[in-house]
This record gives sequence, structure tokens and C-alpha cells, in this order.
Amino acid sequence: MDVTLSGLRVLREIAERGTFTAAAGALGYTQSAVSRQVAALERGAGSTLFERRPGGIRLTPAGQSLLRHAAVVLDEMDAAERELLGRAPEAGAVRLGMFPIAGLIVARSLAALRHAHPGIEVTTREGSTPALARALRAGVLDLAVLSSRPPYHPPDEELPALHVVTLAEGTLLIAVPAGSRLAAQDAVEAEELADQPWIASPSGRGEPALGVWPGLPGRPRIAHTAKDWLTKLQLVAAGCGITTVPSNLAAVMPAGIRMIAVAGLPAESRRTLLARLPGPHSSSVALLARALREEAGHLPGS
Amino acid sequence: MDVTLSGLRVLREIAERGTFTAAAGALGYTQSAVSRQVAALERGAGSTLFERRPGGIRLTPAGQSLLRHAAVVLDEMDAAERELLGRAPEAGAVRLGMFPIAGLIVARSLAALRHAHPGIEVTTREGSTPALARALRAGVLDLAVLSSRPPYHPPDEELPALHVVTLAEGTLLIAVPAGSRLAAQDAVEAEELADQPWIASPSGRGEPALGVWPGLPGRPRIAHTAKDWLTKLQLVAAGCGITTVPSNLAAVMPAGIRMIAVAGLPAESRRTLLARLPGPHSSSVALLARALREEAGHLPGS
DNA sequence: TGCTATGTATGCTCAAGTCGCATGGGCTCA
DNA sequence: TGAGCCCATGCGACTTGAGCATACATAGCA
Repeated sequence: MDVTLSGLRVLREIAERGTFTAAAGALGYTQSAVSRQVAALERGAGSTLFERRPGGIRLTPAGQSLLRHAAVVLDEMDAAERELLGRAPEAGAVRLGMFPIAGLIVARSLAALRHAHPGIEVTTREGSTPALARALRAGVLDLAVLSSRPPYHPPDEELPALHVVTLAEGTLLIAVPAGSRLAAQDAVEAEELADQPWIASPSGRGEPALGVWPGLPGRPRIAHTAKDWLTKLQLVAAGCGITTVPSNLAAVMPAGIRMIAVAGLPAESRRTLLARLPGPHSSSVALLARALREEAGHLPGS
Repeated sequence: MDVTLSGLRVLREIAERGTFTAAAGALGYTQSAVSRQVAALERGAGSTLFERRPGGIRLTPAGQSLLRHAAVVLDEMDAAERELLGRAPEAGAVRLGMFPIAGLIVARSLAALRHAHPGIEVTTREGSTPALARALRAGVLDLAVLSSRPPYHPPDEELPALHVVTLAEGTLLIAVPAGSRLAAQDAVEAEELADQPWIASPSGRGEPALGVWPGLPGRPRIAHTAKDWLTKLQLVAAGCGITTVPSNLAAVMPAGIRMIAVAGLPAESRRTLLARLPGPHSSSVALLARALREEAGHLPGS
């Protein structure tokens, strides 16, 4: 077997990003270089590592197998680098991923954890649920806080299944400007939403637009799209439109915004999940997981 | 840090062999290639990894640090290769080194271990005591059976010190042809040995010749040199000369040979040691170590 | 004090690897 | 059917890495 460290880095990055092209961007390569690295890697490993499918790749069993070892190898190389540079071994560091709006529960949990166990280092990263699931499988994350909607499928369809616990359950609400007509009510009828300007998140291929109430009749009028939640809420406060928010976010809602429920349509449930790879995990990971579960229990609406 | 897998392999091989040149031979490279690999490795690591000293090299602290990680990385790569080739993960395999004449105790221990724990795979390798000590430090061996002579210094001077236990204690004897004049006695006076033809092992730089009784007056007459013990003993049986043997070897002495003691000089003690790196070790390693200790207790003369 | 043996470093050359650029083919979705 | 996304590949420039030959440094020995 003739495999290079660059090849393993490319493998891990592809597993995390889901496409050659995205991995190339993340690594500062061109797509062509990644394609060649993959070819060399598969030649060296003697088997096909990726299933090329439109819209991205999947790891073959051989690819998953090599990925597990690659994660160990690259982690060890990182540890070697830290040690040679004289830094602390950072043995207790836990890598946590979260979907963009999970910052509240994560921030509170980290504060509690730092108070109870000051020695544990936690680094965090944002990402979408599929990206976080891939990062878990690539060994780049130890834990991930994900969002899930009915019918609550597992975060991905790979095997072995991720180990998942529910941190919190909540519903979807609507954020409206505090002074608007809608804000005067506790709940708004679905019909009233039909011609409202919506503030949506840029959606991926074929997925329903996030930020727009699902199941509305007709085509929603999307006035603005923004990825950042603070931006979206500022737009709402400025009266530029309305958007959906998880009920868990009530505690951090800025001034000028009111959250109201929707009547006339079935309630939209949302779960906040904590996921990790099955198998053994370090005590630091367990402590952070417990802190997240405990903090979630204190949140309103759970 | 920019380090290649080849560089790590070279590092491990040098740590095991003790010189660039020997590592080059073992890896199928030229010495020049190894020298360049080392230069690249040190440039990539950003620090000097080897102390060049005449007669060989020593690892600097940075080199030792990188070696530890390299051992993990390369073992993981080996595991990946085995897994990709469909072989069993070989999780319980223990790598045992031994000095050339330890075969007796090792063979019996392996038989006992196989009987009690059939699942444990053990691979063995021969080597001199310094070579085995280096191999332990390079992470290439899990355990090593070494020989030690007074004043029983540790096997090497590196830090951290190897973990060492004494398996057996014995003395040095003389192997003589069964029909010879010397064989008639139970012990031979040192003066009688002075002009005997000796069968020695090829000795390294500056070290005393093995196989010749130490401390004899004058210059010994070395009639033959041989590395292999069976060869040496055949030479003795054929009357070509005499040689020293550890008392532990009595049980496997071939016909035509008699072992006698030396009078008139202080007894030459020899210890058989079991060494491993300090720190945690797998249960398979512990089981093999226990089997070796138990078998050593059954040997005569211990 | 030279001479030799052992071991490492380096200039030179060539082959192989690696990258970016540009392009082509395959697939999905609108 | 066309646009968009994704991967594969031919081409050229550059870098890397290996062997060969040789120079340099040190220890042991006559």
C-alpha cells in the first residue's frame, strides 16, 4: 500500500465536505488536483474508495475503513506538531459542532462546564446538519448539536448509525416586528401569512426554503435571503419581513421583535439533537455531553 | 509542519538501527537518500532530530518526541493496510525480540501461552541487546528478552528508562568436546584455558570477543568465529575448539558436548532480562510477559 | 603522526510526481 | 433542451526524490 499523508488529508476533507470540489476549496487546491490525489489514493489502496454519484460522493466500505485509520493518523500528526512546537498536548480538547442557531444552549453549557471542570478545552464549529454528520464520521468532530424535524430521520443514512440523544424539543414560531399588526395577536391565522414578505435562508438544491413557514398554500414571497441569524432578525425588526424561529430562541430575541404562534396549521415541531459516533469516547466528551443535556433541561419550552 | 510518511519510516528505521547507513540498507535506499530524507524531516519538523556522533546517532528530545508519534502513525498505517487487504486486524499480535540464544525459554513460553491463550499471536525477531533496545524505543517491538552481564547496567542510557525484570540468572560455563581431556573434570583451572583454541562470535567495534572466557591472561587464540550457535556447538563437538555458553543452555545441549565450570577465576554471572517501554501495554503483552516469567522459573539453574 | 574504517553531507543528473489551467463528459433539475 | 454542478483528463511547468560519486569528520591503530 502506497498512500501519502496528503492523500489521507484529502480523503478526510472529502468525507467531511461531501464533494471533491468543496474539499479542493477547503484545502486550497484546485478540483483537478483533488481528483488526481483521489486517483493516486485509490491506486495506492488498491480499491475504490468513493462512490461517485451526482451531487456528491459517498464512501465505499473500503473508504470508510481507510477513513477511520486516516482520522487516527492525522490526529496523531497534529499531536506531534503541537508537541514539537512546545504547546500543551491539549489532551482534553473536545471538538464540538453545532448548527448555526444552537449558540445559546452551547454557550450556556460551555460556561457551566468551564465552571465545573476548568481543565476541559472545547473548540466549536458551525455547520449544517449534513455537514456536521459528515464531520463526525470524518473524525473531525467529537460531538455535534443538530436540528431535526419530523419525521425525525437519523442525521444520515450511513452505517454504523450515529448515536443520537434529544437535547430539547420545541416548536416553530414566527418572528414579527414588535409594532406590526401581526404582533398584536398571540397567534396568527395561516391565511394571514400567505402574502407576507418572508426572510429566508439560502436553501440548498431542492430543499424547502428555511425561514418560510412550511406547508403554506401558494408560492411564498421571499423578500430577502440571509444566512446570519442576527441579520435576519434585524431585517425583521426593521419591518422588512417575517421569518420562522425555533421557540428555543426566545431567551435571546433582540428588542423590536415579537414571537407568535401560527394557528390553523399543525404545529411544527423541531428537535435539538446531540450526536456522536458510536463506540468509546473520552471522559471529556462525556462531560461536555452531560453539560449540554443538563443545560437543555433548564431551557424554557423543553 | 511538513513531514511525509517516508520521512517517518526513515526516522523509525534510523532509531532502530542506530545509523543512517544501516537504516538505508534496511529500507533499500542509499545512504545519500536517507541523509536527504533526514534533512527534509528536520526542516519539516523545524528542529534537529538527531545528534550525529561518530559511530552512530542519538535522538534528540525532539527526535524522541516525534518518534513516539511516528510509531503510532506507522502502526495505524499498517493496520489500515491489513484491513484493506481483508486480513484480520491481528489485534492481539505481540512483537517479541530476543537475543540469539534465548530461543529455548522463548519457545517453551510460546508453547505454554498458545496452550493457555490460543488467540494471542506472537511474532519474534532476533537481535543484539542494543539493537533490541533501540527496536523497543522505536515502537517496533513490544517486548524483548535481553542478556546482561555485571555490573548489570540498564540496556541503554536513553530516557525514559526501559522497564526491566530479571527472568533468569545463570553463570557462564565452557562447552568442551565430550571426549576431550577437559571433559573429564567437573571444573577446569583458568590456566588450562590459556592456550586453548576458542570459537568466538564476531564482535563489534571495541567490544570484547563473545565466546572467549573474559579476563584470561594473554591474548586468546581464536580458531574460529561463528555467529550461529548451532554452528558453534557443532564446531565444539568436532573438537575444533571450545567456547563459552550460558548455563541456561544445558537443557538443549546437543550430544558430544559437555559443559564444565571454570575454577580459579570469579564466576561469570549472566542475567536474562525482559524489557519493555514504560507506560501502558496491552493485555496480550502482559500475558506473554507472564508466560515468560513463569517459564523462566521452571528452568534449571534459576 | 599518518592510515584506515566508519559514517554523514552534498553537487550533479535524471525520472517521477504534483499542481494549475483548460476542456470534456455525465447527471439532475427547471 | 439548456444551465449548472460535478468529476476526469491531456498538457505544460515546476518540484521532489533517488542514485552516483565524492568530500568531509572522527575514532582507532600502527
